[in-house]
Amino acid sequence: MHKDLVFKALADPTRRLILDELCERKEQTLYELTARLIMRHEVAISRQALAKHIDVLENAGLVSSEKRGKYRMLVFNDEPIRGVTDRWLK
Amino acid sequence: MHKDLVFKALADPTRRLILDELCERKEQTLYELTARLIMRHEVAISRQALAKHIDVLENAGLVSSEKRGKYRMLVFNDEPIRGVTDRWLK
DNA sequence: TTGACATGCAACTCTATTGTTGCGTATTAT
DNA sequence: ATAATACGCAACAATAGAGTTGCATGTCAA
Repeated sequence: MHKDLVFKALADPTRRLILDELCERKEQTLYELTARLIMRHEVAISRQALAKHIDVLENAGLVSSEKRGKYRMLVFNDEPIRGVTDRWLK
Repeated sequence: MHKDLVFKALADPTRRLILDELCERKEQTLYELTARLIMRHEVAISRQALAKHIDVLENAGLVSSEKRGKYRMLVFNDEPIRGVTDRWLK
């Protein structure tokens, strides 16, 4: 769980929106997420692009996914974020 | 003080090292900083590349610089970092 | 004033990142 | 079985990011 991946994952605004959305509704499929991002946050993006972002978030440990039938359920995990900035705060 | 700039600034490992160094010794010139990064952290980088990183950090509000004669004094500022991850932590 | 020093600026690579398109695969409902 | 659904994979284009090199500018000491 390298911090480098966490910081890189957080660097993109779309990925932060994804975290916002998954933080609010813990479990969503990729399709749900895509729809909600477009509707609620006016993000113009393809499902494939979203899938790439999910991969980045998953590599960083911020999202875990589980295959259920034809759906891919996405779950948010806040653990990697906890205390990442502590080194600079006394 | 857009959060986007803060996250982008933190995305690079060299910039995080710069913050580590400036967090420890609050005031340094660009030359000092370059020397210390090379010596203590084994960062192989040119002064010009460092200057670019400093610009990024300064745009994010994480570093402020003041020109004193021929030196550019660098000062770390932790304010933009405080609470950036709160939105995802309940 | 002259030279050394610290920094600024601009052009140029090189690579990573982001996004798209097109097609393929697996699952589910009819 | 077949069609619709949800997703995976690979190739490609466009852009941004990081780093280098070379030269210019401003400051200070001798």
